[in-house]
Amino acid sequence: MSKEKVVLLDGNSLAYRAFFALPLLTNDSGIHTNAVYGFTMMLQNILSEEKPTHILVAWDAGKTTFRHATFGEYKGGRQKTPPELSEQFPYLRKLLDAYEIPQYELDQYEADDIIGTLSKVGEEKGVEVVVISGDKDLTQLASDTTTVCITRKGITDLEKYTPAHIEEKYGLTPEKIIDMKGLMGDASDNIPGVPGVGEKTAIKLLKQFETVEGVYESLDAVSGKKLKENLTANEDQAIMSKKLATIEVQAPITIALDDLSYKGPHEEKVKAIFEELKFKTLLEKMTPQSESIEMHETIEVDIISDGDTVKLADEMAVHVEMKDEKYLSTNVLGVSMTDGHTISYIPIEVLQASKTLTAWFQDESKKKYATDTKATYASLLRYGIETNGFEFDLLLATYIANPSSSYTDVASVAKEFNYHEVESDEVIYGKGAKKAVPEEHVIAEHAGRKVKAVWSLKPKLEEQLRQNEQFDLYHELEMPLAKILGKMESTGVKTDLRILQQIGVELSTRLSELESIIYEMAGQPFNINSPKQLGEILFEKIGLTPIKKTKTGYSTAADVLEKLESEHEIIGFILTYRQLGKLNSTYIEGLSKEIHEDGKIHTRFQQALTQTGRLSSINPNLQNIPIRLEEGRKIRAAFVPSEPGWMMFAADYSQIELRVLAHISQDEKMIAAFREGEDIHTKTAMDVFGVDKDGVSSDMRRTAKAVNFGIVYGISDYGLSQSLNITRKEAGKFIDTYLETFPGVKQYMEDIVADAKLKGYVVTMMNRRRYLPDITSSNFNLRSFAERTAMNTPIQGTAADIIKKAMIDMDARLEAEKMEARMLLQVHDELIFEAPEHEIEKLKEIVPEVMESALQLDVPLLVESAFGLSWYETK
DNA sequence: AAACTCACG
DNA sequence: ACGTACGTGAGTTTG
Repeated sequence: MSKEKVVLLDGNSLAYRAFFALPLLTNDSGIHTNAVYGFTMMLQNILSEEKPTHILVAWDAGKTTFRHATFGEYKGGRQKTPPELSEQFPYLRKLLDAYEIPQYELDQYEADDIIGTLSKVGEEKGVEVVVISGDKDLTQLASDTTTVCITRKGITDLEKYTPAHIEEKYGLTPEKIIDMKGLMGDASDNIPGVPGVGEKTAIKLLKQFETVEGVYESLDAVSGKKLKENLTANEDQAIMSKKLATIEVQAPITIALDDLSYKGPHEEKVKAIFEELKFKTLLEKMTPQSESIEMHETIEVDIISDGDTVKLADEMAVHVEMKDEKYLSTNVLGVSMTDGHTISYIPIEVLQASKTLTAWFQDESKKKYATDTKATYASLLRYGIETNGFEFDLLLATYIANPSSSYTDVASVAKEFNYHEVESDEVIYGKGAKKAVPEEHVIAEHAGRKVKAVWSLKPKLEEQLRQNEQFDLYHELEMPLAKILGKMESTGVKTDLRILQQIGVELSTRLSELESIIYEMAGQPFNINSPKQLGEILFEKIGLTPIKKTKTGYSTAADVLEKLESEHEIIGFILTYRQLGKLNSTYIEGLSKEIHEDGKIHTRFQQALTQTGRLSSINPNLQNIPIRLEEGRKIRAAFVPSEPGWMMFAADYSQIELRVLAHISQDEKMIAAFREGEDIHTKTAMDVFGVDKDGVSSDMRRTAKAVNFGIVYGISDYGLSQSLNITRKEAGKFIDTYLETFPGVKQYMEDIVADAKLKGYVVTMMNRRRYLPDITSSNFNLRSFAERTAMNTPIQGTAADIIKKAMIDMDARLEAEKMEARMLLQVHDELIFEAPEHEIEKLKEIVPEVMESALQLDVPLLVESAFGLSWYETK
């Protein structure tokens, strides 16, 4: 008990203090943040200085307290809380929740009384208590066990009031502070006291007479005529003032010290709030990755020189150690393994040379607990080592448990689960230019700590996944997919550099022609790629009317320029220049750099990144190769089969998201439309505009299509008005009509938002979760965004679930059919393959079949496929 | 490093 | 009244 330390904070007082101490800061979203920022600084300071085992933030309850019964004007005349501060209280509460610091308020009582009562409890138990406030009244609570800290100027500077310090400062004992207040009053609380008595006089009187009552018992002995008069005339007021200043130490609180135990912040949540409020410096401080974490336990890692001596078990945690995350090109340093007892580190050459080890890795029945299945599989494959039998994946387990968890390395995840025995990669390898591979024993220990972490975190994560009914999603969908994606990445896509270069030459020629024309029209050369310079030319020199502004100046985005196209002929040239410039830099130059020695591009699919369950593609991104405009689409001609006599084959789901919506919402009309195999946008136009098929104009279909998109995104009238270039009112009308036409959809939208508010998260059909903390935010923007996300995520996420399932089924089917065809890419709703020409007929049959039956919905899934000599030709 | 722009589903 | 469509990655300019 004696080791415990309780810190009690006066929430309102500290918030006020922070608010007035700092200038009125506003972040990008227009929220004032100075009080939250200051409070956070204080809090961090207190946590690191005091290292409390228990902590509480007490809040004032409401407008009236029991003190108002005594004195109606208590705290009267005080200025209303500035709205700029009021709006920050919800964030403070959220912040404290994220720190997992308990908060408490009690009707009719002030924070002081809660703190007073708890400090007395602490005193009785002999526990060390630290009280923190900006209000000197609290100093009356100081005792041998209770220290009261009052903010001095600034925000982190605290003055510590112990009984000794109070004695030194006032010559009084702490409990006399009340008497002092009784006599001198307190302007800020509107406590009257005795006129003419200030701090000096009050102290003098109390030194002589001990208490307020003592003063009145011996009034005659008081020196000074005027003082005596004032005292006499204000006796009742003095007694009342003392009462008002007295902190209640027996408030009927319903919490106990045990409820205040503090285990540290929930780092992820704190980070999320810092991000939300744009606390950049605090965010950076949160990841003190360049600072070495204190390792509590020493571990022993055997560095293996003969692979056949490693003690192998049927289940082991394994980790492939590399100096960065680019496992498709970076060399493997070594592999660490543990069976829960001994830890080994095997340099890659040793692993490669050991038949025993490579056989163990290949053996499906030897279960591997990996930090990252896909990286393990693909990296070892580069050394000719095949890995099978993955049974646990730290990265995927963490991601499925919460897709917003940012997995940077093993240490970051481990920390989330209160496991601190592993260093961050940045500490070991450094960052930026200083990045380097340290000595082998350092790597061995680092990699060893990682497998140890995996071993001990596995039960916790699996338990959580089971509890949330997500184990199947994780174990039967994401885990098998990881290996398949590893295979796809390793296979890569053959890219014809000559085709890229040929397009590049054409582009360069046209770009320099456009450049001359634009300079000519502008009357001067300038950097067309600089929005700043372009804005100056268009809106100042030429004098066009700016339509939209950005944070830093005029917007020159394509949709803005398109509206100006008829105003000046330069606009058209600029738009073309931009379009071709993008193609040249991102796709010609960018992709050319990514072609490996094998003539292929090996993208990496991020499987644990998106908030919805989709994959993403990096280094390079092969999920955004141009298609919409013909000039860009030609880039696809560079993606070709890797073997002579082979072809490219592509298959995509038609309208998968709307089909998912029809199924989830159970909207009868929409289900019927899909069952009848109608063109959904035309059908929507028929229903919304009340015309028959022949009555649907192309404009009506275009509108219906935009509304359908809007519905999937979580509709808003503003968004639709932007995409259709119509007024918000008109857009709103379309939405209303649409929702009347599809009442099931309307119901779904309402239900999903309500459900998200209730539970705090939404799920996909396969139980993928996305937490939406902002859905209850008082900030309109944040809340609206969360609401749209709630509507969109189950749709986009279920579509992602479906194609992932299709990929697993497809991989199995190709294997079962003993086909040579290889799956190469996934682009959200399509799969791209390469195959020998003689297998194309078979693919045309089985790919749609497998994809369409990946998941049974109440509407059919439809897949369209095509093939050709390049990706360009698969249309 | 952040802002802006634009490529994809 | 608020101000945005949902989900990504990458290149260029600029402070």
